[in-house]
Amino acid sequence: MDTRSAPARLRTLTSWLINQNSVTARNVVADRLEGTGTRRYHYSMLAALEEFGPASQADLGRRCGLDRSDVAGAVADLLDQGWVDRAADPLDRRRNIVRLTKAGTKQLKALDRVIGDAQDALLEPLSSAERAQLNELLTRLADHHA
Amino acid sequence: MDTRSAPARLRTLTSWLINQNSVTARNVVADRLEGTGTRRYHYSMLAALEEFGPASQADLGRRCGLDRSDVAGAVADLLDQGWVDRAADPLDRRRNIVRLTKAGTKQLKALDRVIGDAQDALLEPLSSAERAQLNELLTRLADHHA
DNA sequence: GCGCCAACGTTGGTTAAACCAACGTATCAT
DNA sequence: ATGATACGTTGGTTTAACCAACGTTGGCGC
Repeated sequence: MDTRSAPARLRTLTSWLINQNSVTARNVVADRLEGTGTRRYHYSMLAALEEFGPASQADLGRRCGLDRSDVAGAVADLLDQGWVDRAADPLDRRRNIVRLTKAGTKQLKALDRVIGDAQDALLEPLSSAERAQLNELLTRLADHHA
Repeated sequence: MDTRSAPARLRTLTSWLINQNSVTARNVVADRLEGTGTRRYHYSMLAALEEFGPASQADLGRRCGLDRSDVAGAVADLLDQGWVDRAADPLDRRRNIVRLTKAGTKQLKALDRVIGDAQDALLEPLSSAERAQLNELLTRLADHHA
């Protein structure tokens, strides 16, 4: 679509602008993830595991903002690919402990590059100062509505 | 979710921040539209009709970034509510000309207030200068990917 | 110990947005 | 004239976000 021909009422509406950019951000990222065997939420979970270490599925969900039920499916995908392993928590048998494998760590590093490229494509028209500014404003908003 | 406990890899990712804020923006707007008989895309279409005058469904779709098929359903909704009327274009009988009614104009004005309130709620933590800045950056991005 | 509530993982959904394919009708270009 | 294109419509698919219910397990009051 040509967003420049949209009504001014929409073009000046922050919620609309955010939604438009959300669609393109998702497309840009999804395009580059194509063929990697991962989706956005897989990357989120691998990142959480790398940063915080082994975690239960419920914790993973809380960290990444995903529903428990969606985490269950995503973990199954990651198991299939061999990027995580899973074991019952001996201290709490309700929990599954999900842990990054060597292959998972390697995959995460590869994905970091892919996702980084996507950011560059998305943010191409902005200077690095402007990118920082945009990130700061969006972070403030996200934290406020957390 | 508490976005503050998300992995730093995600928290510093513009595409992730945009998506997070997109979810809250949609929720904030949808909450306030609840009970008005309209959804976001209805507002977009009413706005386009008010700004550019009567238009074909295909034009409406292009203006608002909606698929032809989705416009068809949305126009039916607006007809039901009496906010638009529709007639065959005498100059091109493939086209339906959709036109805002008096009631539609009134509804649009009411929605302007509702949507405005939603923006205030969404942007609460930002000063008006920061809001302008955010809008400017997002507009540049949206135009670039148009 | 027993009973109750809460958390966990899982299954099987729903909703909304974005999108696509195909059809019949009408228009345009050449 | 005829082939390509545009229009509106129907009937889908896909993805993200979310919800309800279930059996299992753990924590806690009593």
